[in-house]
Amino acid sequence: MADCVAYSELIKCCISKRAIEEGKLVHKHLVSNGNKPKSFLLSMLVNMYVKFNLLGEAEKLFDKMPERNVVAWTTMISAYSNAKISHKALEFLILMLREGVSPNMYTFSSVLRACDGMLSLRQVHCGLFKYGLESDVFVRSALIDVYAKWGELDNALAVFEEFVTGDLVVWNSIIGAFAQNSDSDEALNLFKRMKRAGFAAEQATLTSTLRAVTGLSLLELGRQVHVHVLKYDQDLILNNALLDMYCKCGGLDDARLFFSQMKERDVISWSTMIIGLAQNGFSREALDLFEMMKQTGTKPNYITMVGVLFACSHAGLLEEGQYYFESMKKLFGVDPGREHYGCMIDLLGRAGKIDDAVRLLHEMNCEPDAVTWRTLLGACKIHKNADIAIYAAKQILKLEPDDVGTYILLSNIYENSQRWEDATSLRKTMRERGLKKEPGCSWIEVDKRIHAFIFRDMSHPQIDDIIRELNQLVLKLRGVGYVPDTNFILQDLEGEQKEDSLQYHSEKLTIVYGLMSLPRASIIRIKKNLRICGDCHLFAKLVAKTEKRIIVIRDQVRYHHFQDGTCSCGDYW
DNA sequence: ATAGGGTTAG
Repeated sequence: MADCVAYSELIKCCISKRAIEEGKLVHKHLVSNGNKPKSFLLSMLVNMYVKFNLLGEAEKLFDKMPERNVVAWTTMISAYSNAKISHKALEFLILMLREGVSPNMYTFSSVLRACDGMLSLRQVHCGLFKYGLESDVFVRSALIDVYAKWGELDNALAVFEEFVTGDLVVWNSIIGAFAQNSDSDEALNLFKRMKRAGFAAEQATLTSTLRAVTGLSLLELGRQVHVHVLKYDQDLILNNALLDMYCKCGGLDDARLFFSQMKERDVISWSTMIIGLAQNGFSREALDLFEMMKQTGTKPNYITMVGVLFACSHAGLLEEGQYYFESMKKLFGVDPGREHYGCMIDLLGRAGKIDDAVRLLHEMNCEPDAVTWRTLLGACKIHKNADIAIYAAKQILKLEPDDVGTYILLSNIYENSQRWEDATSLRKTMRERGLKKEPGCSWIEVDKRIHAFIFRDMSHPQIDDIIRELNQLVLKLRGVGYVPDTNFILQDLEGEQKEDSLQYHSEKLTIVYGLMSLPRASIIRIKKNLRICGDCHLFAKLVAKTEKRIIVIRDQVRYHHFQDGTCSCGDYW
């Protein structure tokens, strides 16, 4: 008996000290002793091999065990689940049931993570009622996570609401579920509910909350969360989320400052800052930061290289981009993927090398998706290449038959090339499918409230004042040479090219509202659901100059910083 | 003896 205790202490010691060779010795000693070792000691050895990442050794030992209890089975299932060998984890659950061993909450919380689809998830979910485990908090947080992983938020919420939870991790799971599935509103609602229920937010809560804040671009709310983050200033994941929040909410100065003061930075911190700079139009700074990152010895990963190439493509740095693209495999071991090809297609296309862009697209080692084709289409818009534009648009519609913007763009091209029949048939298809263009919508945060302006929607309480101000401003700008730019034939505008409707694009209303309601010194930060049009871009540049304001607009893809008559994108978007 | 939540792109 004393032997048993000694062995178990020895194994624990090996695990905690990560002493692999000593562990193997203990194993050898235990089985060569002549006596049959107790099964719980063998289970511990299986666990030891799992902890050492020696899955093969664990399997060998497990197979030889004369009797296997729930702990042994669960250890193996957990190991397969962590190693993402889902089918083995699920297979082992079935085998243990066949051997008459009852799974417990440990088993279920492991096997749930291995569910590779809704079918297996449903079956396992039903199975746990049989053992009365549906109220265990570990099982419930696993259920919420896995439903969220498959995008089944209704099911995740149903699990959450099934019992009143007194467990912080269950709260974190449900908040994270919505934050990760870009339902930021619901994530913030749950966060408020959690606070009302008397729970204190800690690292994981704040990280998910920041992600939700980022999704809604609520800079001021983000600053308030920052205050709570200070308590955990050594938490790198949380700091990275905060950094991303500042980058994505247009608080680039805050981001730069925060990044410079971070005591510890990993590849995600660097990537976040590089991408943040690139998205905000500061490509040179992004690339300089990339050089610094390499000097610190942090190895760039797939996502870092997306950011680097993204910076090149935003600034039109063709040679630099090509250099990074061609050398990243050799230098950092990163194989180019769809996103990297996308940046290169953008770079070549914008530089007017449309044929090279098409060639690269066909050379890709993975299938081009709608985003890839849309990148090519964007280049065609700039260089007015109607033939390739039609080709790209058709490819997009094959992959996304409901993409309204592409339909409208394609029909505009047909009309412009006087292919009336093609245009008419396309419009007909759209009508039949009931497709309508999503209206432009821009919003701004004033006094902790969101003020949204939707194209043709006049429901804002101060809309009359805003329109009066806008008309005056346009008159003033015309005085300094502003001519509304209606020449955007290759854009997916629908009957909005006319000057009068152009004047009431949602971002213009929002800019004016910002001028009216924010203090003179503050930056006007605006978000928009679609791409900014050429005329609004010009308008914003002139307003920034004449009104001496900084305007930051985040459109669907990137940021525009307008200051003193210019934009950080260099009119290149 | 076996189990849990959070960060960069798309």
